Amino acid sequence: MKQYTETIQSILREHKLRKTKTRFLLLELLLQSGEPSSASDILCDFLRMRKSVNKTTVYRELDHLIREGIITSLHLGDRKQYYEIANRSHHHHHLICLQCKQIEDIDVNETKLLSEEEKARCEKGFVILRHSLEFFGLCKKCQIIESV
Amino acid sequence: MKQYTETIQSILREHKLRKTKTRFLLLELLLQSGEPSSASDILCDFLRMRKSVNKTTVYRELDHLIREGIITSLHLGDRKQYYEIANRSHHHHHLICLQCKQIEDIDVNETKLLSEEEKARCEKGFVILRHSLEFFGLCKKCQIIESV
DNA sequence: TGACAAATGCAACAAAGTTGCATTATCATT
DNA sequence: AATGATAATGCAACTTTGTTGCATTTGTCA
Repeated sequence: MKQYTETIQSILREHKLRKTKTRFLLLELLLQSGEPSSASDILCDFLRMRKSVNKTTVYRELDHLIREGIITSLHLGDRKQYYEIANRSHHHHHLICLQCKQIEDIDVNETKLLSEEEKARCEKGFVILRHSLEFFGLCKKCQIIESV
Repeated sequence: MKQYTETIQSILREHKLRKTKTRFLLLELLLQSGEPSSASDILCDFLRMRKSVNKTTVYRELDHLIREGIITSLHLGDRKQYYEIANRSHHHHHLICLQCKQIEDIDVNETKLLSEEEKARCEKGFVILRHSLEFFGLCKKCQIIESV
């Protein structure tokens, strides 16, 4: 996990953010984790690592990082919010297995979506700031289990 | 609201469902309301109409109607689930104003999404059962307010 | 009408997230 | 290095959204 120290410090510098314990650990966790994490995932991970972090602080820090555009939040069909590092150069969507809850990233050709956003602007007067697109289904493994 | 009686009765007949108070009121409300409603919206509406309906029963009935495919649930960026009448012949998505929370329906050309689903099947082995696509932005009115 | 499954209502619970407030840490400036 | 402004923290209590178990009632069909 050490290898993210540089990255985190450059994020903090770029956004003029103080280096605090929770912020650092949170970024480390999200950079290291391949898939979106919920607040409770994060709290559990910290507990497992015997890092004492406060629930309120984590929620507040997540909000803060969202406002800074460093992370984004998404919904994956359950009642939680999930968070992941925002990668503006590489916007992606998710494939969620309804059975085993496994999440995979998927690249979607955005041009079609952009033209839909343009259509919304023309027809409805809406300016679109972001969109969410997630696919729900069954992964390879769960299809086999289902069909038995 | 009376005009939906026929529709509801045909839904109940088609799905072999008992005609119960909560089920009837719920369908009436969702048919009549132009936009997706959350459980709390629904409970408030009933309260306003002085209809005594039970929270647990409403949640259970919503689940039931989803399992029957009569309604669908969606997420609109906050922590709630929203429900609307499923219209299989006319699948649509939503435009949500981040400021005033107004929701508009939007038709999206589905062919592109279907080809993405096909790609997911080929590349990742996922079979896609449904997708969610919502656009977030500012409606005409809120753009003006923002820019003042 | 009577049987039986389906639906209901209640109270208690659970998970996710929020608020107010007093305290503490960080960091630029001296 | 000391200082002071501002940002971050921790705690407890709270809110919202949704769930569960269980005893009771209702709707439907033979």
